[in-house]
Amino acid sequence: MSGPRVRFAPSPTGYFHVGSARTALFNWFIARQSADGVFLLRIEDTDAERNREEWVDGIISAMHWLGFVEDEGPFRQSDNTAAHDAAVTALLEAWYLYPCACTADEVQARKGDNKTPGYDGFCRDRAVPRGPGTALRFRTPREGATTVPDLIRGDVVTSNAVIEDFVVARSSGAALFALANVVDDRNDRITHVIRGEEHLPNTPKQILLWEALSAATGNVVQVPVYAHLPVLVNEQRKKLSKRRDPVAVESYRDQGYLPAAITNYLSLLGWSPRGDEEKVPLSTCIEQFRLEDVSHSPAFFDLKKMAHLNGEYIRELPLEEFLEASAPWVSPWASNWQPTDRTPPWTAADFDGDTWRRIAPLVQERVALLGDIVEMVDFFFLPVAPFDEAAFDKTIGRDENGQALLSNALEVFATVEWTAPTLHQATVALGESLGLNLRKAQAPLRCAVTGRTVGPPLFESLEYLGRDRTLTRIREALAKVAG
RNA sequence: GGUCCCAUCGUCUAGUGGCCUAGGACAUCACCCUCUCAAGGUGGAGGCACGGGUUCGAAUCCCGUUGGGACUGCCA
Repeated sequence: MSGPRVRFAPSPTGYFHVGSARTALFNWFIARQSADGVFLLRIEDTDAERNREEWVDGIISAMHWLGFVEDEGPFRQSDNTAAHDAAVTALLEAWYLYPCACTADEVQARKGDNKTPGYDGFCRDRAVPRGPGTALRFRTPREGATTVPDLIRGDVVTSNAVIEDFVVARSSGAALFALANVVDDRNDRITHVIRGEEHLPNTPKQILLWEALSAATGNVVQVPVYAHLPVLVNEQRKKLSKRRDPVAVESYRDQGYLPAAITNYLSLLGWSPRGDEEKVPLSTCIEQFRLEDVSHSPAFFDLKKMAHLNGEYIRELPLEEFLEASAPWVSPWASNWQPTDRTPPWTAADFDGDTWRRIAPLVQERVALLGDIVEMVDFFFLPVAPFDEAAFDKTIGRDENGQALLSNALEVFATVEWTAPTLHQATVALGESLGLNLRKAQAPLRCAVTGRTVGPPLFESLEYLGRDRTLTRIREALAKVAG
């Protein structure tokens, strides 16, 4: 007995959707659980109008970036049209299909008082000749029922009477998804079809097609077992949509999510590892994952939780890896990959790798996304600190103590030993002379030097910024008050 | 409307008839730590949709109600 053969079959109509990523992940789990499991990638690109070549590369590279690598493929569904055509012919000859000349409007009009849902089978017995304008419909059995063996939901039984005579081939002769997908799954010897819940309603049709193909061609292939994953929803509890919701894996990469955090988070949607720990390595998921344990109800895609997890993964990175991982955001010119929609506000000339390396450990424990680093360290590399006017007003502009503290700091800092601890002590003393605690005393200093009210620890920041630049910025802040 | 799927804290989930006074995580609140912000620590609030059964015993099984979702294309 050979291992499971699963496939991930995206349609290249856009960026790599997080819902697709989750489907790929669960498929990949099943493949990796067995030494001889196979994870196959098939690009379902038969709808030329909606597919774009650039999306294919994007989806594959995003998938690889997440860590899923296909064992077979990537195959193109469009390369299998000969097999699809042969299936259409076999099915037509075996009387499973019939030509239908109804237009979309006519089908719509006939829906009125029919008993079966959808198309009423008007052309089923009219012996319409096959020709231009005739689609091919499946002669759905009127009796009996079709059972979908679903590992997640159990057997799902649908009465054949409620399955319409669906279109299998366009009037152009080309097979539609329902058929093409089945033909390919048969040829690829797929054992487990793991896909989104939105496919559940058309699965009975596909099983009917599968069995018809076995009968018509004499090539009897075992129907796969199915697993329909609950959909991912937004805050309105609607299926995540490309149009409304931020779903592109590529955009999460741009923001600075780590692949491990994304896959770990995705594994938690509809499933959970044993025990109380949710932050688990993929190897643990592979060990423990069972389709039978997947939840039945839609899951909300919670960005806050994913960001939190990402922060945990960032914090546990060894410094060297953190430095390497953050390069696309802090020094993209020296990186082999860079986010598409953001570049640092500083230039390569103004960037100082040594300073970054020194402050990095303090930044590492403060960010949830790698993209957040930029705002936290920009004052080091920008010629002029990026002033937050409200903060300036509050801590310096309208605060005489703040101004006094800066004036005094100008003198003291001119000669004090330039290390974080001594700067710390000096600031405590500066504050005391004005009756300010350190919390109050650091505020104007921080604002003058970093332009912000929040940031990495101040005294280390001053040390790494250097005496000259610190004094200059204090002078500039004071000048700003005056004028 | 029709077909199908689903229902445990705000959210993701653990729970498969007694271990449940329902556990964890995110979010939230308080306190501690603290130069800001985070991180971390401690603690708190917060849930089995409702109604009937079955059973000695139900979050767990059955039925109904209500609520939500998916699908309903000559897209995939």
